[in-house]
Amino acid sequence: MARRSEHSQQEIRDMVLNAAQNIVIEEGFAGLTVRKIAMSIDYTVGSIYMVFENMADLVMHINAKTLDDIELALQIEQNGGPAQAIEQMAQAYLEFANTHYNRWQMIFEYRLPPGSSLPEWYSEKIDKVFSPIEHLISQLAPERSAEDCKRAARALWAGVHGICVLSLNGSLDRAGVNNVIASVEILVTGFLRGWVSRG
Amino acid sequence: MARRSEHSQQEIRDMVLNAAQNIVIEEGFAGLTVRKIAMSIDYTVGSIYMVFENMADLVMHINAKTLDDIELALQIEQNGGPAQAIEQMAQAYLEFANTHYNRWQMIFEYRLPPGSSLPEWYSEKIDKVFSPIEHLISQLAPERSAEDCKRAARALWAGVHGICVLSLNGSLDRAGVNNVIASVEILVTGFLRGWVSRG
DNA sequence: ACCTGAACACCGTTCAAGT
DNA sequence: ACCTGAACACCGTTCAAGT
Repeated sequence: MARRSEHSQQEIRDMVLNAAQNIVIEEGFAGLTVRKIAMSIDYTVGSIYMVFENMADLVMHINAKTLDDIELALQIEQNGGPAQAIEQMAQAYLEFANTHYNRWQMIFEYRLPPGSSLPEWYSEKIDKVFSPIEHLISQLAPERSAEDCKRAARALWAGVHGICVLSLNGSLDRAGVNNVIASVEILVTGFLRGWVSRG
Repeated sequence: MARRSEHSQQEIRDMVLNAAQNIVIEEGFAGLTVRKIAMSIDYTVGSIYMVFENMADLVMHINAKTLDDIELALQIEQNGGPAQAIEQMAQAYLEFANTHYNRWQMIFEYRLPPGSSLPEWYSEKIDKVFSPIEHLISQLAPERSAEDCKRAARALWAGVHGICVLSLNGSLDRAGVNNVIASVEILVTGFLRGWVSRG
């Protein structure tokens, strides 16, 4: 067959990324296969390897898009104090996890092959998601060191994340999302109360 | 070939479980295949399906064993107050996650097929892991309702879990385990300080 | 009755061959 | 140069056939 460049390499890359994302949204990471992607963009399996190194490479780029979307979702307008903003961001994170469950989940589900580590550009995206929270945390306790704030922000966010993980996958509670909202609220307000109080 | 019962069905079941666990320990969930299990116990693939329904069933039983071991690892002797005990348990959980990474990870990595939900006996094991923490949490604030304590315990533990997840898989920080210990400490003491303080 | 192992319907990845 | 599609080395699961 060998059709001649109906699409540029860049176009094919975008088509692959887009098709892959849709499969993840509908069927989750487990449902993502090269053959399905190829079928849905009307190319053959080999073509995917023209524009991505392999599945791992493709997955990283799907996740990158998701991280961008998470960063956007956390950009709430601040109409209260820092504590309230953090609480709102935590709930926004939960809502993102809930409404984009499969994509969100894939970020943490995918294990990179042993020996390799996260690419630099990917780590930077993660930092970008965290930085607004660090900023707010430091506003709440200006007397603490920047490193303390960074640690606190990551500890708290990991905590929020943990609630999302255990709740949404059913390990924490059989109850619905309402309870998860309450759990996030409990953790965040509890932690922040401890954080601002004098040690 | 068809060898005649050298082992009872129960013995084969134990052998499969044991071999599977070792493969998970050494290669992680991704490295676990029926063929490898069969090879290592010197039976053929078909035999595994005599003693387990399918891979999902086998995975649940490996995880059950891990949950039992986590429950044991959290049974620390209490030589301080409840807050200190919770802190110790959190660190014990982190250490378990660190030293039995692949087994621990598999509990949360495995997604049960859509439509089905966790078996009752499995949910009970999860409850059993949580209950000592709930007990300690309620000791710290006896005036709060049992339901509040339960929620607080699960929120906090999910938080601790979140730190373990994001740290050990490298998403939180490139730093070593020392920082994770600090993060757990920050989250737990911060939360507990907020929890005992008057609302 | 216990166990085998070939068969089936899948994977990700590669690469000689076609246009 | 771009793209194909057969081939390779794997998966989980089933089940007729052997002992």
